[in-house]
Amino acid sequence: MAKAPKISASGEPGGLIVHISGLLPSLSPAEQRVARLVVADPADAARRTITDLATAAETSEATVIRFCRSVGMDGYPQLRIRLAAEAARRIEPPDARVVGGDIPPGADLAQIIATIAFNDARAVEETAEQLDPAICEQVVDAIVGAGRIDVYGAGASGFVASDFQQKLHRIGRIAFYFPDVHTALTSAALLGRGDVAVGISHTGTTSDVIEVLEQARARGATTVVLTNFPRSPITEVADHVLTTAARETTYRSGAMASRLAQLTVIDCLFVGVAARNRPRARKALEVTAEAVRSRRIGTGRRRA
Amino acid sequence: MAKAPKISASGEPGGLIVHISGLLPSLSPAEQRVARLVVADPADAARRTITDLATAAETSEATVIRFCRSVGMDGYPQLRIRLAAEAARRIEPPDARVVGGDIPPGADLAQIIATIAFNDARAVEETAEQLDPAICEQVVDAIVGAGRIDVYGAGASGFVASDFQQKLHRIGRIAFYFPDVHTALTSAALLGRGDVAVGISHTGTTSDVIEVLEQARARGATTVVLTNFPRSPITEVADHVLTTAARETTYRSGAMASRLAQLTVIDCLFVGVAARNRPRARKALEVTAEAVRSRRIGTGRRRA
DNA sequence: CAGCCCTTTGAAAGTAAGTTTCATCCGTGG
DNA sequence: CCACGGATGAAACTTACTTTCAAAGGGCTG
Repeated sequence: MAKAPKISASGEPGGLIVHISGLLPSLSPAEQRVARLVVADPADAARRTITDLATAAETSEATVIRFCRSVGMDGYPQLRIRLAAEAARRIEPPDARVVGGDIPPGADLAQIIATIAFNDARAVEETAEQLDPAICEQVVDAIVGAGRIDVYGAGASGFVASDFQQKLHRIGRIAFYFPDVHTALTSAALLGRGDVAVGISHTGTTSDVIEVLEQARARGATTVVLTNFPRSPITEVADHVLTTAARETTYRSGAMASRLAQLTVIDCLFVGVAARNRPRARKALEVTAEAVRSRRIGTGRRRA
Repeated sequence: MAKAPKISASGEPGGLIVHISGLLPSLSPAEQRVARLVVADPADAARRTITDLATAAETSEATVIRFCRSVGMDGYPQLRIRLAAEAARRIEPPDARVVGGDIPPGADLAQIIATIAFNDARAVEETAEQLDPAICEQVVDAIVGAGRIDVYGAGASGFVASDFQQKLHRIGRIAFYFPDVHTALTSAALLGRGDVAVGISHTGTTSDVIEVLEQARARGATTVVLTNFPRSPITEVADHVLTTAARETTYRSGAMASRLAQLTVIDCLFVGVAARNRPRARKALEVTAEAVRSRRIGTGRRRA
């Protein structure tokens, strides 16, 4: 393997575990088995010797080493150290809660609520931790300087895309969102240098969004991608890649935690953009808020 | 050395570092040199190999091993792991987080990210804490038993409403969402006993949503409200009131944390409903996921 | 559909790290 | 002055980690 992309070589700002789970789908089967063991119990993995871990993952030591390299470590000892550090930092999970796991069949509503909230909150926190401010800055720069911003997303990510469009619009940026691929493609074809195209896809494999970004990029627009998987196909058409850190579980196919994580990133970008021109953005927000005031009853004052 | 003191063999409750500095005077000179290095910079020591550390302490590997045993470790790798964990624990976040407050004008992106994530995560957690499982249960009952579910929401809450509709739809419930008041009113007029109308409004003052719920209620439908303010006007037309716990701040007029809180509640309801008929819901989710598979490229694995 | 190429994988060889053994050194007390 | 015992490092040894390589599988192309 001559290429060894080594995503985020030096430091994953936030969590190594988070980083690994993001990379998980891009790993080979045998490496995935190792990754799952590591993610499931980092502290335990740190205690094991490489041979031990290899056996537990039903593979060879060589594969474990390959796994280490795949996630950006130099070798096994380094991984061990990092895992130990990581495990120590995180507060041991309140055991009642199913961390990143599925919701048990017999769960009552209170348990469901606790589990969901826990995972949602985690997704938000971990996403923020691993978010690279430098990349955000670049994206903010691009958006601030853009003549026009197109936001693309399908399915659940479509809501997020739409939300971002609306936010940008509210602070006076020219932004569009298209629920329909054809219209989106048409729009992308009209983008040019200096414009920005933002593509949102949790899995990073949504061909519609990829195609549209491809088109946008071909026209000279700056492309920004928001995905959970740093090595997914969509990142190939991206100038800037922002990642979320949600670990969806079986029942959560409805993409629950991922939306929240995506929204958090969107919020950061939004505030970043707004902060660049504070008075104007604030004014715009006030004006737009005023515009919907007539649609509110009770003049805003809360009733006793 | 037949005796091998092995102080506190199994576990030093508090800090390993503290433990070592306590033992320091009782160690032999060469071991003391090692100990001093370790105490001075545990993280650095954890990174070194035994040979490296021995050299740095101007002694031999054998002495380092002796030192490990003296402080109760089995060997050097174990010491390394423990040191890494220890070091990680003591470096705690600087916490320049602005709790619930506005984002300071001069804030850099890293601060912005930390602040937003913190507030978002809090909103999610606090919402879950104050969410009443009993009321959720009633709402779930109503939805499970409903012939039809209408979800209403305007502006930012509209996204959430739409998201809920889509989720319910995906597990085979008959649900609708209308971006437009007129259509919504029409639909509400067609609801009847046993049907459910869900209204989402952060402020609880959105007259459009209130009117629609009023209409729905008049027709005999069960009305559910999701708002941040338990005494806002909208609650007057509600059979069941669910509340979020988001504290929006000035700049966050774009309704940032509130959306996340709302989504969390929606997720809870969704899972609650899905859990009532697990096999069918799971099947439905699988089928719908399959339906969009053709729109995904790659099998998720690695890049081209 | 055969053949090629690329990827993945584990066995085995090779290297480095960690551990044990043992001889030496040095200070102490008889 | 010699015997003794702890402290120490060199070297032998063991285990852990890393690299290499060949085989097997899978998919793409002609």
